Amino acid sequence: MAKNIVSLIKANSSVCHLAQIHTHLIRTHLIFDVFHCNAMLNAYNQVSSPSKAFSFYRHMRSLGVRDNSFSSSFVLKSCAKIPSLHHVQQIHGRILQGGHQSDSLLLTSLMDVYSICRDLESVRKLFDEASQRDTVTWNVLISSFTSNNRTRDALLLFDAMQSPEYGSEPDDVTCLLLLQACAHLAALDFGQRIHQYADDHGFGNLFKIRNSLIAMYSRCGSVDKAYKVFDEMSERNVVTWSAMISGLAMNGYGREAIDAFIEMRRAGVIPDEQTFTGVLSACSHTGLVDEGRKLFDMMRFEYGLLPNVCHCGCMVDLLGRAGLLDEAYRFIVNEMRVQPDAAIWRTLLGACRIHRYVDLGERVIKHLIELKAQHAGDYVLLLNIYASAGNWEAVSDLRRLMKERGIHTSLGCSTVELGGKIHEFIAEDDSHPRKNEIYAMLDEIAQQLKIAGYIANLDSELHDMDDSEKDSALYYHSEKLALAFGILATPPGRTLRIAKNLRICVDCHNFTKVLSNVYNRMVIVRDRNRFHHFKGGFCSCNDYW
DNA sequence: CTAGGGTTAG
Repeated sequence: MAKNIVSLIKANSSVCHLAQIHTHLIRTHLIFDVFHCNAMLNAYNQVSSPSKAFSFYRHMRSLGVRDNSFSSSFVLKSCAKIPSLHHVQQIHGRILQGGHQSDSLLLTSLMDVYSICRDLESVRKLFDEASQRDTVTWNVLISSFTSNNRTRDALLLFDAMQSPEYGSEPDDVTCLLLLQACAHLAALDFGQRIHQYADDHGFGNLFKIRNSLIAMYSRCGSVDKAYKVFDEMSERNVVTWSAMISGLAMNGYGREAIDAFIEMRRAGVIPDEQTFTGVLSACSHTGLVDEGRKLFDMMRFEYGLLPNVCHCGCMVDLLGRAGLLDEAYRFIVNEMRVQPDAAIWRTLLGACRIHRYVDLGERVIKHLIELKAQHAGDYVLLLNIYASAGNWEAVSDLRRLMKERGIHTSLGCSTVELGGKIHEFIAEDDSHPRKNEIYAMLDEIAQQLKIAGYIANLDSELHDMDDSEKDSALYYHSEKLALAFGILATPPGRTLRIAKNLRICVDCHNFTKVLSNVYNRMVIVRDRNRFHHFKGGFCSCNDYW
């Protein structure tokens, strides 16, 4: 009899039936049998009702059912879907009470769920106190760092885990996680190290590693290396092609990205949503309006894919950047089947900045405020629009408003990688051990650039200060510090790679253009949006003027 | 007594 009910639970795929079974279990007192309870927990997870799983767990606990490690394992799974630190702590407590603290699989699940709840301290504590740590334990720790904005620390773990003290071997998953971290930091040297490691250990040819390498090299601004990886592959799946297409697109090779898309179809690989995100963004960065429109239709009518917010964002960017701002606005209001999110409005705001559309910019900000999603960066864009239109009154009004509402712009932060070590610069930062040299170098560079015709663009400094203060504040933008350090610490002619958390400002953009000429350096800056390849006084992007 | 678990490509 009891066996039948378990198979009934397993066979059921609806929350409604499970609720009936729940009632039945109570009536028949079978609910006091942990085996039945665990089957229920598992079933709720499988019909993706994590909250039902958790309330069932609470119910069985309140009845005093003796749960076991299976129960914890099942209910942890549901916690991963609806993160709640409070719930996780309760389960953690039960695991300890039940004496399962040396079940390493249970502990790694627990670490993962703490990480999802953004409680890294607990993750770390569990890790440190674990009786044994295998590669997976390390991977979970690394993953908890990479998914919680601690990418730099994640990279450090690659060496730590291999140290004689621990002696864990990184595996393919470790490499994947670290490649993503490198992509995030634009850490090319470190990425190459991981590449080498993967090749040496026999998993360099896995699809997931190769595909991840393409993305990493692209996001480090090295399309040629990404292409080499791509080219050497004898088989390519949709992820491979999409990674290559996006890589080309984000580095300014829009035409090549579209060609790759055509070649992909010829090779018989079916594009999916993300492929279209890549190829549409290629169109928008390159200003290929007609191609973009055609591809948008192809996606819907030939492949039956529903446009998501990313696709629509690309279309808005495409139209907006091309100066068709009213059409872009109509597209959002009339044609989008999905609810426009903040990113969509923000894209349009960016186009308003490029084309100096003050009125539309103000309307867009209202939409953002409606969504309660206005970031500091949005106000900065609007400030930029006012400033470029010479409306200083509006600039100071908006600045006052920002002050009143307590909107703080986040600090600019740039990173440079040197010999596998990540150097971080924050605006007006003086924490770097070589700060004196760096500031002296920055002085020298500024003098050289002024001779070559660089003039500080004071409009870029949007804080409330007088011109001479502006001059020096601009001076200490994080990317300039990173540039000075790069010039200082690398041999002449070496390409400089910088990753920045915010959008590069017009002044830094000019500064870098002139610098690339005067110092004869390639400079590759990845900002929040895309890459800028500076060479001989020019930049590959057409967003700044 | 039965049952199951950790990280993971664009």
